[in-house]
Amino acid sequence: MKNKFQKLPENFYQRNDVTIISKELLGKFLISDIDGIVTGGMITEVEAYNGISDKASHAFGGRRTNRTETMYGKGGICYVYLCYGIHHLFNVVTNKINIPHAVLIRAIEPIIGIDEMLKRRKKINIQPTLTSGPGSMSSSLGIKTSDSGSDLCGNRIYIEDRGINISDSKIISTKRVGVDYAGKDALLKYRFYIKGNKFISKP
DNA sequence: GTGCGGATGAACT
DNA sequence: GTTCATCCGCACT
Repeated sequence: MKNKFQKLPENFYQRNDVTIISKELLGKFLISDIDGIVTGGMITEVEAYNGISDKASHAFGGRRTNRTETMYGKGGICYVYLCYGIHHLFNVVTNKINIPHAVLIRAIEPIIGIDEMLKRRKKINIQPTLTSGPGSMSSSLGIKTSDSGSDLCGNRIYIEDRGINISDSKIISTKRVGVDYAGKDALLKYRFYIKGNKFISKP
């Protein structure tokens, strides 16, 4: 049967304000279809990375390397980065080409293909740790660095609007995690999560 | 060629 | 609450 839910259109990602896009991504569904295995869930926690002026961003100061090149691509693709040699961190690239904005997806609430996600994480029961935290989340969905640059309007990794709307009063905004090195930019409230949801990396 | 730091997670006490 | 595994990519020589 045809999927009745709508993928977010390219122009959703290509707007200028990465913090607005971040907030609107809360409550949307991130879904991966890896070799026919479909897994996914509702986005519960994100962080905004505001391009070349953001010290916490890999693209700070306009730095371009092989790795960060993906962030300079068009809004609507994804940027997957390997951190600490172990963890795959999944980002949504936003804004126009050559403007390296990105939204780090930090946590989702597992909904689709839970058995498969448990298998990938070698777990028996659903716990918040299954998909809370950027490394765990990517691992559950089977996302790897080789998926970097995938088009989110495509059929492998995509984001759907399933009609859930998170009102402003349900959104907590706070400092980002793990970016203390970024000086005053570390104080920016660019982390957003859904109030009261269990699937959050840090309350 | 080489050294070092990192957008973390899990397993401990 | 704390500690530590683990390895790629960047910056520099």
